[in-house]
Amino acid sequence: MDDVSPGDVSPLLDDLNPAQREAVSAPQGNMLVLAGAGSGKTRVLVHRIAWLMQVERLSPYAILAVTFTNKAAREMRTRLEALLGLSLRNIWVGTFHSIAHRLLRTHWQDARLPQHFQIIDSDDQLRLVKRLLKDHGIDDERYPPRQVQYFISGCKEEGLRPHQVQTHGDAYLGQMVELYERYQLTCERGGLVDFGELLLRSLELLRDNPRLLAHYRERFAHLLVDEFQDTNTLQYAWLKLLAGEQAGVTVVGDDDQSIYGWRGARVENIRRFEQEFKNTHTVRLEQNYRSTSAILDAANALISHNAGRMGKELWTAGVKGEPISVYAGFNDLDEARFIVDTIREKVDEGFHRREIAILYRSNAQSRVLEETLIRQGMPYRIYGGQRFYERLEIKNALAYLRLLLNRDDDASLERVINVPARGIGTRTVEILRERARSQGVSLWQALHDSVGDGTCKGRAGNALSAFANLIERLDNDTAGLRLHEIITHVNEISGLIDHHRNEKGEKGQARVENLEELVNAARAFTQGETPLMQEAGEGAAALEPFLAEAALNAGDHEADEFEDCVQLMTLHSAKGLEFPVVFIAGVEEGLFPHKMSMEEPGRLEEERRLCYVGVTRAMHKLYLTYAELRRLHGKETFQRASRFLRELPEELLEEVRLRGQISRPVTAARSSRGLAQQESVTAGDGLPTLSLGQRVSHPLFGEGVILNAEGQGERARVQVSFEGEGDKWLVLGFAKLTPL
DNA sequence: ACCACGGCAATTTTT
DNA sequence: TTGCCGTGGT
Repeated sequence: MDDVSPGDVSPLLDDLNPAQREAVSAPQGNMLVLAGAGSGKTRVLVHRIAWLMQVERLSPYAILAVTFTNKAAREMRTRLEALLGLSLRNIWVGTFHSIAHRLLRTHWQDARLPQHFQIIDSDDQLRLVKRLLKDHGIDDERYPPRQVQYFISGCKEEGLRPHQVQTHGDAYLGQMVELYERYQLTCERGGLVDFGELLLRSLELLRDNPRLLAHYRERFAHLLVDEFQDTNTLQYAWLKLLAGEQAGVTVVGDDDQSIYGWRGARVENIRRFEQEFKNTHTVRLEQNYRSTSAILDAANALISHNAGRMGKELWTAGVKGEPISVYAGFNDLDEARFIVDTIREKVDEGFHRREIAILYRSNAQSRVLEETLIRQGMPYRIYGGQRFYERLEIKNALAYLRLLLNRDDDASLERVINVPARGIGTRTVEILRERARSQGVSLWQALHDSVGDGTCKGRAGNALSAFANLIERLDNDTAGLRLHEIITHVNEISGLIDHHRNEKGEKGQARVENLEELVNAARAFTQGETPLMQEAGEGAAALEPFLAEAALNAGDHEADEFEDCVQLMTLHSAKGLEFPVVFIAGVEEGLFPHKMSMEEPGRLEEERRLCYVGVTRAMHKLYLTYAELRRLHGKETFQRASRFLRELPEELLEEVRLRGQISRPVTAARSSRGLAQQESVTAGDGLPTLSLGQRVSHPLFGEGVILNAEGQGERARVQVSFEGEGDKWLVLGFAKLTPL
């Protein structure tokens, strides 16, 4: 083909705004795209790739695009294919982990891994750690398994192997490092690779194999990374190593939406990128296509309270829109009732339920909301929650499957050696563990040795032999079967199905259904929509990729998407989504910002970013609600409005109350039981005894002094001078005033 | 092997 | 308040 000038591919740039165009058509080289919420980030990424292919003449083979979630990777691929109108087999689009996995699978020998290494998830990892602690008789009070796990993952994320960790003679740290070392040894022996290991191992693979590194550097002319603000130290190092001096790198991110610092994400990678990658071109996408300007103004004002930002101000060519509604419930039930009532109104106005989302800071908040939704017969769906492949029954089934592939997988063996119960008690398992440890062999080997030399005989010995025979039998039986048939067989013969069928309650039923669903998933898997399946056949060869898929892609809980449901989720899981109508519930000090994050300025800023993320999810209408009295950990707690509310410009806010109803008069004595039960109270009984000069507190305006008063009962009005807010007249029946 | 009880803590979550 | 964990009883 002849040279293509930009004019010939203008369709690619046609529907883009100037900033997007700049980002898409920038010459190859390093680029940082600061993409605000709703600014068409994915669009730019996808168009950029198309541009690189069509104008810069890069082969899809030379492009690597990295995301954080499988969902994002899928979406990117789909949209790219739609844009180009062709199917792209040999372009690498995937998560950090799936790409690392791919490298390790291809170069398992160079990576010093067994060919059939298995991926373990954090749940398996935790089990492994617990076992380790027990084996070594280490006090799990001083070394809580979670902390140990956190330590190990943390080290890996920083790229540190045990011998590289500086203990400075600290005994506690020393113990941690030793545990890390033991843990790693166990993984090596069982051919197990955890999530952090995938990344670290592939980094080492490239670092220690100059020829491999040269190969991939030559191959990938351009690397693209999405959600760059979420990268951790290891991912940054990985990217830098792979890019080398030659490749062009495009990273897209938003420092204002960095909400995963607590799990190792380093926002500062954005600045580091600008400094360490040569001649970085920075583009800001600030035009927003999602929200009304009222919502964007609120978001801008809120986030301006953070220091050290890269700087970005969202704007829209669209309408001002409705003000942001703030509702102060007198308790959490009242808050929930307000939300559900309002949703009903919105639905009557013509919104679909699925267009409405309720966001909250912590999962515990969902309960009251759910109860209210159920009571009012409003269909809803909770986003998040337990994933399919993380369910107990599924993990058990997968453990059997893993044993078929690899008898030395101790974690799996231990998981199912006595599930369903077959008379192998903790004592027996302990003996096996002891032996495995002292002789440095796997549990499977220890089992055989113990039965062989009579260490375990009688009842226990028989049970152990029976288990070993079961595994061998399953292996033999399933030879030549297709993947889903293998799983059906294993579910049946292992006794898992019966085990759950006999479980009392509806739980067992659900578990049996899940096991059946696993078979369906396997069938779908072999029918090959998943990338991992390309080469594998339908039978046992598909087992390994299927297990990897299960660990890496823990199952999207996006079922029932067709049902028209109100969407409930945490603010974290809302990132990346948008809804016409958004409620943010529990906007209270201590809850949001969460009390665990209020002390350190850095963490508080992350809370604020989380709020920013929440606000920018809303397209047309945003509601912020809070409760003055909330049941927390079984105790009624007085709550104050969140500081974030006060950081929003007042002229964008509108205080709402239920039509014509007084939700609560200002009562001096609040009997918690009474309040929780009463839906509405007529003002008059139990108004606070307020007097001129008295100090009062208002949830939104803070503290002030009563200057003046007029009227009586619920209509009574008082003039209050608030610190920093000026004088205001407030109706006693409406304003939530608390005497101090 | 299984269940019932008491003590205890209690963000956020992807891979 | 819930839910997890370890303990002790059957």
